[in-house]
Amino acid sequence: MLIATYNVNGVNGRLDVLLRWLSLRQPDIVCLQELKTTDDRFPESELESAGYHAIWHGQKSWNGVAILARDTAPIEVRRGLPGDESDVQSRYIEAEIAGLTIACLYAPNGNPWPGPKFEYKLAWYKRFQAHTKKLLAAGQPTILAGDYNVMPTDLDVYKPERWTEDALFRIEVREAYAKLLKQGWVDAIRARHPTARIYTFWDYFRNAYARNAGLRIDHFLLSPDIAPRLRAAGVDGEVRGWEKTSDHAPTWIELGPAKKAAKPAPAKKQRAKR
DNA sequence: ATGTCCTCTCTTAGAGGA
Repeated sequence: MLIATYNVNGVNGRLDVLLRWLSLRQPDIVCLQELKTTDDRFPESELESAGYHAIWHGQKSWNGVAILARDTAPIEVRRGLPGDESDVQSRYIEAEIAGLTIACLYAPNGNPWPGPKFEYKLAWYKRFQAHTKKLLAAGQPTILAGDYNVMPTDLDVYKPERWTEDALFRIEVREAYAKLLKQGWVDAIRARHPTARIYTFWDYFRNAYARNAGLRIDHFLLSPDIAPRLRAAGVDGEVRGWEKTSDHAPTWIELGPAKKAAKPAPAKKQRAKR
């Protein structure tokens, strides 16, 4: 099963790129961020024609998240990150698909540091941690996919020393991410590629993509029960080189089938497939 | 400071955000 996350930077402005990549890769589940559209302008019919059912949480001009699933409809279980009724930013949506809980998130950018936007980012991460703790306690196989707006370590930045005062690399935010790992979540890309320089984002400025001056800020966190199913993980970096493309590249994981019960009773007849 | 590209509006240029 191929699961992807992709910050599209405007789902309508990038629709051609998105559809081209979907038809090329045929992912089973896709988490989208930065829709930059209201709910009524989400390109539902175009995605349906491409074979994808969707749920989405839009917002005028900014933010916005969606979950797509091929040949099956995502069952929405939550929209909006809990913990602050006054927060109107569309940065979180959660669904059940094929026995998995899929959370699609778009963490705040937080720049400039210091300032209210940075404080909002830290508060958002606190709420996120509280929710992910509950998700772990629920015991369902769960994937947290999206744009975390944090480079977890020096290995995830082309030039770490230049980013120490940036909200994407401030120590407080790296610690917030580390706390998620401490809860038990597994960083899928790092699990498969412990020492490789892997980027998911290249700035539009300064010819960043051609210079490979990138950042790894789009992540998959897996609940511990799913981690053993991880077969592969990577980034479709070439998409960043396409015309009219997002500043992020699609990032993906491949999961093997769910394990059956550990010890099947030998004498018993096998049950019919569900 | 700058670079680029999205979206929206007090709209065809400039502002805000990333």
